[in-house]
Amino acid sequence: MLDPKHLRENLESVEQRLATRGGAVTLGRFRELDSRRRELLREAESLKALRNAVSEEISRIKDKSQAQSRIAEMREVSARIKVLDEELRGVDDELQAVLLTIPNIPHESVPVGASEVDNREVRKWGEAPRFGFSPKPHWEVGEGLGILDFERGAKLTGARFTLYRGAGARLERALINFMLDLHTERHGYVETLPPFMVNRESMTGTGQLPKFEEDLFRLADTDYYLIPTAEVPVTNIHRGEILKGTELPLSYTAYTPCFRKEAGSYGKDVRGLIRQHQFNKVELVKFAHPSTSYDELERLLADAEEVLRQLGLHYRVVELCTGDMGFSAAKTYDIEVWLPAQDTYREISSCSNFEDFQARRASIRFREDDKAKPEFVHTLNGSGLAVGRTLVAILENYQQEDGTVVVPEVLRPYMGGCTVIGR
RNA sequence: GGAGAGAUGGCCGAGUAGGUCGAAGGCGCUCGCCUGCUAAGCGAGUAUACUGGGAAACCGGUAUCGAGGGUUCGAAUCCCUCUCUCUCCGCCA
Repeated sequence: MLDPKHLRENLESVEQRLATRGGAVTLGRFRELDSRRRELLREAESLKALRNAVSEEISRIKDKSQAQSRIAEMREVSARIKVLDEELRGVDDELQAVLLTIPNIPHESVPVGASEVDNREVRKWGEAPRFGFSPKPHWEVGEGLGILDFERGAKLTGARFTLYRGAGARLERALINFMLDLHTERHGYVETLPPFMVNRESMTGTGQLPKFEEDLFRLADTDYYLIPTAEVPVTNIHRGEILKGTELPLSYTAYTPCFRKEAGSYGKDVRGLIRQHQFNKVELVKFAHPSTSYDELERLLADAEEVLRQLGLHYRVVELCTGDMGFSAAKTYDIEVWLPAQDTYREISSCSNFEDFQARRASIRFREDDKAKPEFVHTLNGSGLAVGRTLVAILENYQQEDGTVVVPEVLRPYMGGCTVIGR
């Protein structure tokens, strides 16, 4: 959510900057509601001030029969207040609804562009492996080794669900443990294991609701939703809290499964593990001081990149343009891993600074020192990494001509010493 | 799932025959005094949001005693609904 005061005072310039995201954003409705709200507020509050004063007067009168005329007067004032308060509530609700659907303002460093073709490549690391044969896509490698079973996944649940078996299941688990250990032991994150379902307030706090309900799985008999990313529960850990300035930045990591409807992606990535309704992810989340949040973004990005470096997987980092960024983000880097069978890079992590956009929605603040007024923190998060897609990258990049897959060295301790996955 | 108890400021904790309660008291914290140092002691201060005025310091108004609604001139106090916590029973990994 944007700061209503800032919005009020900079309506045109905000409108222009939001327009760079593509899609029309008109803030006229905001202006109407905002000024109506303040009108109503002024009138209702001055009547309440009157009522409070007179009520106090009445309380001092011993003989209540002497107060009858004042009481009658106040009865009418109260009735008027009730009408004003009702209208105010309606205006407030609509204003809130409008504010919740306005996306974040892109940071000034973000390249302006319409779609992913305008994203800017920041750097590349490593090299694409060379094969003396034609590399197979991961679904063929995985099925060939009997470690990925797409048909049974579909039987158990439906399309976009997969059954992992044997070394496949073990490899997924090894990746989760490897990532968590790296981030907690080397990068200083606190490990958390949050609920995989959250309530509406949490989804609103990070920006999934109210605008993106159709992307979420919702439980039929409660107001609980399956999390689409650990960002939601972990960022909401401090919802409604005032943190100490000295304890910032707070860095958390969490492994969770993620559940997404992937509505609107029909026909996209229908084969293999790339786009599933349920997938595993290790997430990195930071609560940062506003003055250093962009430094923290670079660090968080480096922490996510380190996973791929240790695994020896070639990747590149791109800076998303205004038109390709998510609703809540002020700036986003994507890490894209090389997939040889598709001859392309695929997103494996998305690292963003949300500035105070989520913090304002979720009311996450800090105090510079004991005397200072609370300010909103900046929240950041990034995948560190998407586990299923990392497994995809390993199967494709480490495959051998005989269909076996070499286990990257850093994972071997997590795989019981296994060096090659064979049949 | 059944029965009962509770939810007050950073924390603890008063306050229920409605009015002088944004709320006693204590702890903590901040500043000052005192003190050879520390402790103790003394004094003052110590919520948040919205809103009006002001360049600002700041001053005023309104709201907030789990959340929402109701009764009333007036509600932390009365009524209703919901949420959460705790205890006991049942069930269960």
